[in-house]
Amino acid sequence: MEAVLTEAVALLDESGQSALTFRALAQRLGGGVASIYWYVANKDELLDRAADHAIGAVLDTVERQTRTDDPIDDLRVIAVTLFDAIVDRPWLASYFMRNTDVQTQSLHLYELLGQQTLRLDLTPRQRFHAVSAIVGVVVGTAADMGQETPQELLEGDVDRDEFLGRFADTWRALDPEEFPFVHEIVDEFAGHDDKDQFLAALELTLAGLKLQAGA
Amino acid sequence: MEAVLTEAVALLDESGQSALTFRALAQRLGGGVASIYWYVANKDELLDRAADHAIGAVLDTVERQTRTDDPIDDLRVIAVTLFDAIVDRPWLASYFMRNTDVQTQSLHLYELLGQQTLRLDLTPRQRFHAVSAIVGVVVGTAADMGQETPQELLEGDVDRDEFLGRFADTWRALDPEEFPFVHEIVDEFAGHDDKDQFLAALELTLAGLKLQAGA
DNA sequence: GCGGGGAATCGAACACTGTTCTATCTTATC
DNA sequence: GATAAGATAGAACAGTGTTCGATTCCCCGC
Repeated sequence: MEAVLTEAVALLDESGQSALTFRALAQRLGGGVASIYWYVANKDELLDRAADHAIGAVLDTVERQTRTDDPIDDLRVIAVTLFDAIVDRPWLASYFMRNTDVQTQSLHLYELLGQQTLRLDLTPRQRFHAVSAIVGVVVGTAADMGQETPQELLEGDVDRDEFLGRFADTWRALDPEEFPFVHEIVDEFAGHDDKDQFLAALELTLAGLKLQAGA
Repeated sequence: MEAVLTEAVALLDESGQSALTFRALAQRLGGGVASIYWYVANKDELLDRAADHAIGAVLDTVERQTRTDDPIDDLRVIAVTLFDAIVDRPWLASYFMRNTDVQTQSLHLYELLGQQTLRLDLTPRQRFHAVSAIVGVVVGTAADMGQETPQELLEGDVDRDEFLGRFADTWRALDPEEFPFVHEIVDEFAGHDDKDQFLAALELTLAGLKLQAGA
């Protein structure tokens, strides 16, 4: 079981989501295809478990970080750590917190996130919504960024700046009257850093939360 | 081309993402499988175009709504309209704004969103980040909600409350010492409305944005 | 009227996927 | 040593996206 999961994660890390097939995994484990089905009911469960396995590392990192006296700061640290993990492993986005019956590590992370809101002056409902919002921002933006990697980038045929530049060029060719906003931000887009973009989005949510908690 | 797209969307609406196969689509169009490849290079492009086709309706709705004098209010209206569309068609989440070369409607919607930020006192970079954040919240939460529909709900074998209740029960069985937050919010979770959850998340981001714009 | 040539169509095949069936080993307990 | 459960594996099945080559359609210049 343990070996199945670690090997599955390794396969995902090396060649992406499409590389994780039962046959490839079986070959790596030096066994047959059907053996995997003894540990796991279907591919969805395999991914659920693999994702939770990977979240374990995130949880370790987060727990090792000392708690500050500001819950908002702690929320930020956890969110950023999770974000980094998803950027490294884009497949995490689709399977994080999908089935907490199986994903105990993820549930722990969710709990840890929520515990920070217990230190804020909020109603239970506000706490629930706050954590959902933060998870949404992290997973949403990370997923968006992970999928924008269209093979060419992975193989190194073309670098990121050129990839962004191609889109920027077609955007610049648009009618400025009709697309004033696109023209306003095209330069920002062309040289943008994904992490900055995420941090800005997170900061907006945290600012709103701080306001709500009356701090 | 037009027929291919409308029929593809119809198929997706009726039976979900897994029902859109080239063979099923061909049969519906009364033609052969390979004919579709004359209009579209591969399945990804088919989904890209189908998504953009569906976004067209969103764009119409949004443009018909009268602009208020508060850009934040307008941002909210657009965000909510897009959210509702994605809840209706969960497959939109994965393909929205994935390739603006092909998705002209989506680009228009993006522009419309951005134009509201032009009325706020922000730097170009802040505007870019603001729109990314809002899109992230909408797509992120909508995607999360759309995927939690695990067949049983679609077929009506079990209703939503029971589905949530099952998770709530396993959560309640957890150790309260170790999971104080989960216990704090489990009742909220059991009876929660997805739309409220989204609106709360959106409001946090908008509040942060309002603060940033100094309004 | 008549080719000619691109636009459009289609069926059959290919390589690959998740999943299941059935038969076989392995191991520990009585 | 027999029995039953834990664990493994090969072969087959149904279904997928995609490609190939041949075929039809239809319009335009001669």
